[in-house]
Amino acid sequence: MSEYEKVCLIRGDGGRAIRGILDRIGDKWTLLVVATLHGQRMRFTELLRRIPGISQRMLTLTLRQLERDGLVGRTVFAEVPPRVEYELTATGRTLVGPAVALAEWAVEHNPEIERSHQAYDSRDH
Amino acid sequence: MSEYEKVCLIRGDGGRAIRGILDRIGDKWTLLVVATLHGQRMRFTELLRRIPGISQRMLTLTLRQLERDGLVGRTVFAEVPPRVEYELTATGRTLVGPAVALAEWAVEHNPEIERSHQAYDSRDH
DNA sequence: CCGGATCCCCGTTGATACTG
DNA sequence: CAGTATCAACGGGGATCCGG
Repeated sequence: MSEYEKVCLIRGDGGRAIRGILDRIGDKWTLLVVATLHGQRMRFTELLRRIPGISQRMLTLTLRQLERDGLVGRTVFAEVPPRVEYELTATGRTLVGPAVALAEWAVEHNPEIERSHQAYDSRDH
Repeated sequence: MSEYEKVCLIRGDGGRAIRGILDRIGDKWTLLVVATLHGQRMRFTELLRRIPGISQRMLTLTLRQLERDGLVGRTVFAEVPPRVEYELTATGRTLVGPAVALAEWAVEHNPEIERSHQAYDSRDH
């Protein structure tokens, strides 16, 4: 596929494709949950501890969304007290690659972006 | 770099890296503007036409942000009527790759995600 | 332990009107 | 043509309390 055709993937259908994925992962916590779940199943409270700043409510909502999308599996153990474990599905694991690519881009270009900010803000507007 | 270390890029610093990039491109219009600008400089009104649904205000805000980030260049021609052209910078062009990777993921997995939605919604909750 | 339900704040977006 | 100014609507997300 040519570079041009690939870019059309973003613009295709009035941007509905890219909007879909951004609605899915562009929020505050989804990618952090996916990354935290990468390589190890984990229970609710442990996710809560490992993701600094997230609230119970937002963790619940994020996990529900991911479960509905089929990216995260949820297992309930019939015990007292209750135990629930989460893990990435096969599909969920395929998301890690593109997400990491984006994070690498961010880390690599952050310095020049910050320099650009300083240059921009010191000009008059 | 190992897969584990890459995932740490996402989680690193309490997720500040990934939060930064998502704040930058996770909004409604930024990636669409970048994709539309890919391969061709363009003036304001043409962008407005090519991106269905965007308002003058949001296009302006999005372009300003991208300019401040150093991802888009802005050229003003001293003419009457005024003419302003926008184009991706070298840095801006490097963003296209990871963005396209994400769009490809979205297009490829959309069918199964929709199936997952139907399965999830038909179960009781 | 794992959530569901509620209330509320505030940032983002959009519509509209105006200007150099 | 290429914006700016202003106002209103909307929804994400946090705090808190309650329940199985």
